[in-house]
Amino acid sequence: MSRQVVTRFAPSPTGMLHIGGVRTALFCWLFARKHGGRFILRLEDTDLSRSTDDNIRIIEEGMAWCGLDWDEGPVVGDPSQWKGPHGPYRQMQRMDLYRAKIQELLDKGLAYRCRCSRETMEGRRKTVEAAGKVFQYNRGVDAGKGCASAAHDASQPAAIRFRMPEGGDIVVADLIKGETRFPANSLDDWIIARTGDGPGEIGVPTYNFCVVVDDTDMQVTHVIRGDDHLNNTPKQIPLYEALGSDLPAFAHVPMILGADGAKLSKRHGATSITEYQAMGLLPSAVRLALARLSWTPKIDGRAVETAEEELLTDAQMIQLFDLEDCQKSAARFDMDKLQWLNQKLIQRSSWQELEPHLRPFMAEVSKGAWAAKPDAWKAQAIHATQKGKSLTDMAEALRFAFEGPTTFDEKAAEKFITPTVKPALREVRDLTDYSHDALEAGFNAILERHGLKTKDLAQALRVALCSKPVSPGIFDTLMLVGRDEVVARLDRWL
RNA sequence: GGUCCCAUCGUCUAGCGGUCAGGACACCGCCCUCUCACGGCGGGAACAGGGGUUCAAUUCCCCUUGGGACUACCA
Repeated sequence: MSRQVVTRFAPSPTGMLHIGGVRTALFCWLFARKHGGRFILRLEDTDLSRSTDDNIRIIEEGMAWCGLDWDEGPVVGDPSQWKGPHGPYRQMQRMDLYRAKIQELLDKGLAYRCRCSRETMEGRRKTVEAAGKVFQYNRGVDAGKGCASAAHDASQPAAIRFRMPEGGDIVVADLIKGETRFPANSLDDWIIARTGDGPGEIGVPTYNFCVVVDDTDMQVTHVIRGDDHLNNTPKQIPLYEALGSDLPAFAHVPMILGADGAKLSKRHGATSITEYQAMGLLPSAVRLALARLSWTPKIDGRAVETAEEELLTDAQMIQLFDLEDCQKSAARFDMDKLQWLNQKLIQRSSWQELEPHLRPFMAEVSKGAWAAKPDAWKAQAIHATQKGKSLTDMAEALRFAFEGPTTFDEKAAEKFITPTVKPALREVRDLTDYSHDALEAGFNAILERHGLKTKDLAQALRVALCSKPVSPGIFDTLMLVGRDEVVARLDRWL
């Protein structure tokens, strides 16, 4: 009986939730959901200068917006609370555990105190480099210079180093990258705890140590993380062994690059998840786009082929997700594809599904008037604009329903509101039945009477009602503006 | 410098020795059309280079080149 699958996402709360982080979290989430396991959110907040409660909230809200719910982790908005049996889930609150583990290693002789000062280290480093070698603490040219063999009592403040194996290879059996071997001699005894405040005291433990202790303590079975951590893994593996813990499975997912192939950064535009939210993208589209970077879903062993198959629902993604179908190489972020997915997902959503997402954008465009509109009206408004690429496009396309024209597209007005159509416009003004069918019938009758084409009257109406010759279908436009307002707006021209 | 990872159309990718190298997005053209869109149809577009192995390499091995990560008392 194998253990229940447990994955975790462990970001540092340093200011924003990066899109690359979201993708890693998404893979962890998909994997856990697929295997009926648990997904943990853990905050690596040992960088005191940058970790704030605000930054933690940004992560929690970003994750929540993306629909990446965690089974264990912090409780949103309350630093003293958490859910799950292995808390707390903020590293700064887990210091006692770390110190206990370090003491254990110290007692077993698997770690030792290091009192080498920055100055002596620098000196030794220079000697080694002058000899054309790579500086490795207490290894190679530096062998015997470190504290490992010295009498390391606790009479002075000291950092703690982990005793790494020498000789042979450390192999990482990675679920994505395959088997990778690192010569043990290319590594050295690394610091697991910074210099303590006083003699015998254990300082703040370092990242590579905390992850291992936490993953072990939280019973994480699958460590799915960015491949920038692949090189950290051979340092961590001997630590698992020293701690007497089973090794989790590792899966290092490739990075996400900007469109130019460089590491995704601010200059590529949006890197923070909140920016995607602000762009009017559906969280489901963001999830799909991110998942499809470096992952090719296979249906019965065959990669998805048609556009139809590309549009996976969450349920399908969860069912199909497999680390074996993940790419080893980094992928460039494709904004066009995201927007296409967004458009398709908008098209196939019901108005009820769309409305909550559209609401914040409409609140702004309608200056608060949206909320008060009846459902039937909202449904029509959404249907009329559901071809848009984004929620912001939809909101923008509906602006005419809330705001009468203040300025007009002069050229369009001149072109479409001609003396020959004005009499027809007058008759449109006089229409009273604003049901779709009645409008269509009345409209056609007017066209016939005046010998006009649909285009002539529709475009004239668009300019008169919306100030520009672009709007949803003409009957939708009339209905959404409403009879009273149509009359008012037309009167300016008649 | 050392260790490690990566490499098919512009982009995301399929391919796991023999394929006309397939698809999606983007792009271009045509059609549809009350505007903008949507939609439909069609088109151009790739195996980084060099050596091996093999009857046969996009596919396996090596080198080069080009990206990238780690190499901190950051995470």
